[in-house]
Amino acid sequence: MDEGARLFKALADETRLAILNQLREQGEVCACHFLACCELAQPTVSHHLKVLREAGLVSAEKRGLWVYYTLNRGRLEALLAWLP
Amino acid sequence: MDEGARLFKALADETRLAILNQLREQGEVCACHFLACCELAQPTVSHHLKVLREAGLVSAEKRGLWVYYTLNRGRLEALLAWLP
DNA sequence: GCAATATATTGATATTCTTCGATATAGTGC
DNA sequence: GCACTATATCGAAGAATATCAATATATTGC
Repeated sequence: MDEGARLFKALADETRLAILNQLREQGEVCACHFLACCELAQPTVSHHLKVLREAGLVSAEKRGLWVYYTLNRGRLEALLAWLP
Repeated sequence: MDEGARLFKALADETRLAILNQLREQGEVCACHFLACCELAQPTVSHHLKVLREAGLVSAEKRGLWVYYTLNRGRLEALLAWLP
């Protein structure tokens, strides 16, 4: 599939946009935090985080039991190039 | 639904991105042109154009039998504000 | 090793989206 | 009016997606 469409698909969801906005505001955020704020079941949040990872929009780092996510700002900027 | 998600949903399709890119390059384009270039059935193209219209990304003007589409650049710029 | 916890994966279901055939609407030219 | 053309809408089928319960995996602390 087209790379641009793939990126926009990853952004085309309220939950994922909320996750990205939290990452932009707070820098590094534990996965457990999204579970608390999104009011969705844990597998659902995990699914959305996976979509964002596979789109290259976020990075994950495991520390102990927790996984910390950060925004890939470079990838977001690359997205500007795909804007029509 | 969230306004940002709605906009990104409109962009999250290869065909619609192709349509928007043609509009950016060529300015004003007749609907019949997209039918020729997209290799999709006419109702499908019409559907995609409707999605873009409802997202405010394009404008349509009917002249005679033909409908001419133009890109709403202001709306695209507004989209930058929704980028995380 | 075992219990407890955080996250990921699997599998199923419900919803949404893309696509197209058939049909409707609107405009042109006779 | 009628035939013809361009576009839009309707309705249905198939594909893709979001969601969650159940389960698996990985890590900590005992």
